[in-house]
Amino acid sequence: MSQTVQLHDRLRAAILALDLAPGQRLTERGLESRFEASRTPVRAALVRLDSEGLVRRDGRGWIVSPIDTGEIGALGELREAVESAAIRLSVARASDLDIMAIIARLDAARPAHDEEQGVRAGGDFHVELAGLSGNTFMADAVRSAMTRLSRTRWLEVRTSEAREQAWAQHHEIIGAVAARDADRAAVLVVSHIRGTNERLLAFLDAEQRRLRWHGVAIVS
Amino acid sequence: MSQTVQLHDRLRAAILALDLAPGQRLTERGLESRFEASRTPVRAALVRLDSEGLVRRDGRGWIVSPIDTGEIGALGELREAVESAAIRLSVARASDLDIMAIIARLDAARPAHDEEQGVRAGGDFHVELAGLSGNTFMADAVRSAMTRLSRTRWLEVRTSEAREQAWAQHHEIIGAVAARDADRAAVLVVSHIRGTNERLLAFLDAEQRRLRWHGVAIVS
DNA sequence: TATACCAACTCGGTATCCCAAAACGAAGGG
DNA sequence: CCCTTCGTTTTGGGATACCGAGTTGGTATA
Repeated sequence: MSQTVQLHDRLRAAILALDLAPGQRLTERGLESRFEASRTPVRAALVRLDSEGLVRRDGRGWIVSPIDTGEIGALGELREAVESAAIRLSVARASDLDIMAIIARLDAARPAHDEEQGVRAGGDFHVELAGLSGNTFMADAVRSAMTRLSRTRWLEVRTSEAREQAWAQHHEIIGAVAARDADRAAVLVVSHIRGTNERLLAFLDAEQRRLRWHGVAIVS
Repeated sequence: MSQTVQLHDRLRAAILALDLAPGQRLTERGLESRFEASRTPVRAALVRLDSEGLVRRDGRGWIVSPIDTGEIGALGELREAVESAAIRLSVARASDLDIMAIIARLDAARPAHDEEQGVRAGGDFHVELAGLSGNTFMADAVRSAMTRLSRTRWLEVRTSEAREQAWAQHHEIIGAVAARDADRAAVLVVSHIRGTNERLLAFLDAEQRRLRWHGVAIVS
């Protein structure tokens, strides 16, 4: 695997794991030495991460994208629009086999032991669900939104009850798809997204001070 | 302006104007000499264009993204979902002033003399309309979709009647927003998008042979 | 004539060098 | 003590040299 791709993945992982704090300044030469690669792949990785919204330009330099509550709200609105449309297409188009496969994966990930698994499982579920529509742009839009959200989404799945609830709602949603009930599936997915996002923003508001204390930049 | 940005714009323009044919192979060194820049900015521009979908990797090399009818259909579906949701938000949130500004721009661009202006005006209108929602992700999604579509959209606005009709429908849509009629606005925008896309795909099907003759790669 | 082999070339990936501009910091003046 | 100023350092942008993999075209041999 090329250094550029490797570096992109490692940087991405470091950002999503909050090893690189939101708002933190990045220098190409600093990353060069931290990841032991030369500037060329570092720069390529930064450009890619920029297009993913995980990193952004700050004047001449680079920063890890701050966590932006306005952005989280906007992403929720986008997800409602895209995912509800995608699920209607899925109900009309997806094969029983593909639906079963998602249910199987959901059951296999049943436990959702910790926060990280919860975040991963949730993200994967929504992307796969959108993928059922057969529309890659919708799936990509959802994947992109989940990526941008994943730095904060662990807040929402901290308790095992929250993870249980998310899992149950996911099951309900895919169940409605399996039953070919488009209206119900769309209503469920919208209310799931809205509820999740509202709780997320509430948690973020509550934890704001503590997170800022740890050097996490949060803007509105 | 930096060479990277300049090169990105020039390459993008060349691709959208079909100066670089869809499917054509690109080499970094070829672009380097064609645009009289060194490989560093060429590479950066290619990476950005890759994330915009105008260029893609082909094995180890690069090609101009082929025109993909399946992609066009999928983009239409995404636009229906995003733009109808955005317009509902716009009806609820946009100020009269901002709405007036769009109407003014629409009137200023009234003539839409030629195909290129028609494509530009249409794209701008839809992006600005989505921007009224205040949700930048929705506006970005629409912008990205319009970019990917713009290489073929001239097919749809070749006749002055088609440009007139598009202009009239745009006026009707923004009128419904101004009247704060969300349902009507959503219905109008969806039927506008669907009609436009269907005509576009029909034209593309009809012109397929001629375009292929000119070296344009069209896949399904 | 057909095929196997090899040399030259092309290409993207990487490392590194230079440059101008911006950021930083120390010293000096108010 | 604060603010300005000027020189040093750092930084991103760009150019280029080198590498190894892959392709091509030609040649020599069977």
